[in-house]
Amino acid sequence: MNLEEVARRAKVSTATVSRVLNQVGQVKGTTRTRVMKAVEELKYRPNLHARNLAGGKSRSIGVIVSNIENPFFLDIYHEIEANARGQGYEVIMANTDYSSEQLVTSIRLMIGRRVAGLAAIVSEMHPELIEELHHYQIPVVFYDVGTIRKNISNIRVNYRRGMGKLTDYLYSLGHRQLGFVGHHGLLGPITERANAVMEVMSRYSDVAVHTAADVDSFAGGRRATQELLSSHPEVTAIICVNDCMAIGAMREIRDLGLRIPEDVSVTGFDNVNLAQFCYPGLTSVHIPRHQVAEMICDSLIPDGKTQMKQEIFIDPELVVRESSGLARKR
Amino acid sequence: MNLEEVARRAKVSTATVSRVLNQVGQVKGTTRTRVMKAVEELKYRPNLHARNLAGGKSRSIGVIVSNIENPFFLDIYHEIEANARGQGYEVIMANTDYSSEQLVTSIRLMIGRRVAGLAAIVSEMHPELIEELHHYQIPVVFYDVGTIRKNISNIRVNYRRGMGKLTDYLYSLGHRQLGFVGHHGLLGPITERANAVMEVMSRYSDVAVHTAADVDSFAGGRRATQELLSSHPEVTAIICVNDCMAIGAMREIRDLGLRIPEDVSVTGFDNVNLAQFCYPGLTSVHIPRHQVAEMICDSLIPDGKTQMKQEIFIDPELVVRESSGLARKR
DNA sequence: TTGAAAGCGGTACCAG
DNA sequence: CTGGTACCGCTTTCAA
Repeated sequence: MNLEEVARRAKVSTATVSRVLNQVGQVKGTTRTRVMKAVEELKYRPNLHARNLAGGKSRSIGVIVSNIENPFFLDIYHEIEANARGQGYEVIMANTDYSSEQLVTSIRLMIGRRVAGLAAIVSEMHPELIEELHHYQIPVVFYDVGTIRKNISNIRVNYRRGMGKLTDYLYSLGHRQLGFVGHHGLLGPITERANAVMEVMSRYSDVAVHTAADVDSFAGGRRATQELLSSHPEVTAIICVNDCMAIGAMREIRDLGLRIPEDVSVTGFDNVNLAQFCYPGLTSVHIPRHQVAEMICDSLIPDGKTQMKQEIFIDPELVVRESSGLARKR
Repeated sequence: MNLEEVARRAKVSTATVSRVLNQVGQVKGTTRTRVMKAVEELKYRPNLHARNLAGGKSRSIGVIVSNIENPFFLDIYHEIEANARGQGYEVIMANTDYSSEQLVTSIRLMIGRRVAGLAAIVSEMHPELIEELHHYQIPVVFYDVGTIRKNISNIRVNYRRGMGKLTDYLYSLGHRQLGFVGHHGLLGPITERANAVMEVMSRYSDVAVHTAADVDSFAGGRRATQELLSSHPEVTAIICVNDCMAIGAMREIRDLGLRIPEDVSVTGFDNVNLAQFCYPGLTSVHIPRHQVAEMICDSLIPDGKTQMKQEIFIDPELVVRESSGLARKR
């Protein structure tokens, strides 16, 4: 069932069928209906590979995330999908599970598909991969990875500010023994977020920060917290690198028989949808996902208007909920 | 940058380059390395559209889910992805957001891509779409939708048994005034799960069930619960159609100043990963996701072995956690 | 072991 | 308004 069969049945040429299907050029009404009828009867569905090959362009954008189980990535993906669909583009998602090899595979896959643009919401990016994308003239937007080059836009969250707001807030509540729960975002645990916390905390001379890290998941957050609290029971507040880890942290704290926030305060980052539904509600830092998705789509989908803003900074807002409170007395 | 350029640079024909890249046929060692070198230098990445078109087959399977924000769908998707990758297939995901039109669009997209197989984890499926899939000889696996035909496998959860275990358990705890929180799974709120509950509950003459429904999300679960409890404050246990709605229900109950499970018990369904991390831990019914994904991949990916089991039933297990307890006294 | 060439299923330009 | 046809980039016989 291909164009030719449809053409034969409608007694026209393949060119005409193509015109009808793509709604381009002028086609007589009666011919059009004849073609439509044949399409209908044959249940003809164009082969998208052939279409892409012949057409050259791709009307689909790729989104690569490092961990789709983390609600934040999902939220972002979802927003991008909605936005892109509105502009007639479809979204192809790939998940790397924080694996370098998977990242390479996924990027090659996107290049192989000749996507119109690529959003990389991942925690690392080898220069050679960037080179490769650039070589294929694929517009790219990075979130959280720090590389600026031609054809590449960047969306950066001002972690310093975000973490700053968070730590100032905790400090004002009397917390002096802090814990930081991070995750192995590949290539060593030193992520931008962790750096930001450390940097911010160094402002206070009477504060101590103890850290622990595990994989980016509920279970990982739980394990890291267990490790942290067993070696540093004096900690009164735990700052988690993201909401996902924080959920796991809260579970562990309760299992230890401690109360939140009376005994230990917990904070997240990203302010995912779930943060307001868990119990207690999670104090977090809001990243405007809708806006992020919009920026991504704007710089990836050519529409004559705004395009390729080189770099965008996001200044995240603190959202206080019930998971944080006054530091407990010694 | 196409095959021809690589061929020219390596001073061979495109056929030879193709052989090297696909590791088929016999190629002399020196020729092979020459080709590889050219590929490397040119950063050549084959156009997958052309490859699929020429090759005919597709090595990718499609997964359509109705709501990717529901952790259950995500878990399933993730499992399928892992399994498929292991067999050299890639997974293409599409999300319908419970929209009929999106479902049609997504299926057409999958057909257009000529996927090797399709898994539909959705709540509805028009006969004409099934016809269409069948017409294109695409193997299909349905989860939760009840249609049996050639080329179509079915994975069905025995809701009657699952809900039966749940209700028997609640009954034994003294609950007589029950609430059921469902969601509009399109085409009217009468889903298979809801039917199962009603049917099971009708066994007890001294039990009353009140229902409410909203969209499938945390927020939806919350709204439905609000509606339910305001009109039926006598309810002592709320059975939610899935864990996602249950999380929302728990949030609403606490906001009303009620305790879980002392004042109201809550149960979910699916036993998603999150169920053990929320607070209190959610009593649920476990669906073996790993097994489901395995079945899906087995019947979609041809490997000579098992194939196209027509229908599979899953008998889900009750998982009791802290969100359920004895019914409160009047 | 290698090359030439015929498709795969469309699109789009050029005539008519 | 419609048809013929040259590609798009790759795979796969068939010969050499």
